[in-house]
Amino acid sequence: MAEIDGFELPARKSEFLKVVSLCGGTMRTNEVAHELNVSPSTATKVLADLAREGYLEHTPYHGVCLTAKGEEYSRFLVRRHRIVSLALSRFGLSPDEACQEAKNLEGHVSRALVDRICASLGHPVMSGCGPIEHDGDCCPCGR
Amino acid sequence: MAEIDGFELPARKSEFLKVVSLCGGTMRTNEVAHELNVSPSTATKVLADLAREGYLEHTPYHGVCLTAKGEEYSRFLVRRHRIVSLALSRFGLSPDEACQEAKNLEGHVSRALVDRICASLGHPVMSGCGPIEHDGDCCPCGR
DNA sequence: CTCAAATTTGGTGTCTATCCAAATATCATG
DNA sequence: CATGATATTTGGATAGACACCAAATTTGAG
Repeated sequence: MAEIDGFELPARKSEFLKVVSLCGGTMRTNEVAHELNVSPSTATKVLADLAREGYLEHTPYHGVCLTAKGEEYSRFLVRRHRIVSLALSRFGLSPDEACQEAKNLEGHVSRALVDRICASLGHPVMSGCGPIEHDGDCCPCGR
Repeated sequence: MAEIDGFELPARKSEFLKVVSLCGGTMRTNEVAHELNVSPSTATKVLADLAREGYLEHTPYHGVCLTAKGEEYSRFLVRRHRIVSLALSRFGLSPDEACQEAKNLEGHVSRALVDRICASLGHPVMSGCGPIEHDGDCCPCGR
């Protein structure tokens, strides 16, 4: 059902979804705006978009929360970030540096590449940015 | 003089410059268009842009050639591609796979990161995509 | 000199990303 | 419950990236 290839959303939009996920799955527009340093109106529009696309449920004037689709996709986004970050740390970057550089890159890393790196690293359970989740859908490359 | 940070040009525009470089530094509009699968008018516009920005010299109706600035920058672009590709091959990707995935990514990899990876790999001289150049400006991280 | 091929121009369109000002809604409190 | 401060949304705008088409122009071979 997944079929995630990693490019379903533009990089920037993905960041919005990831923030919602990392902040617990439920957020107010203003929180998102502050977290991502954009104006509230920008946040409204992007969140409304993500809702229209089925990743979030949006209750106007109250906030958003992840849908099942949004949860699944943000699990991928978080895992991608952490795998990329971990991969970069293999080249000598500190956790902070790796995390920072990963933010530039991750939006352009395919799901297939994430899986390959993940497998190559032996399906690690921890990254400098937090734990790495593995489940059937998320990491079909063999656990 | 360089001060290349890797984000001087949008990813796609960089591809045009890289193609010119890899094809010998001199090209006709149609060659570029075919190489990158865009219409001739698109190629004209992008090449004119790169000329306006000082990377190419454009003789209308005749073609483009790299300027000194364009040569320097495309040296970086080619090196970035090869370093990224080599880095990916470290995770088990074949040369072709690495090259392909590198194309998605490289436009979002900072110069600083290229240098870090390059150093971490021991300033390699060869990648699956061809030789890796090192010179003072290109790889100031210590040869 | 003429005409086909190459190139450029000018006009459009889509998508991403963002902002501001104005309108609207919510909610705590008096 | 009325109201105002705060949060949110709307509507309108801008800007950059990327790309196309049709029409005009230029080049160069014959």
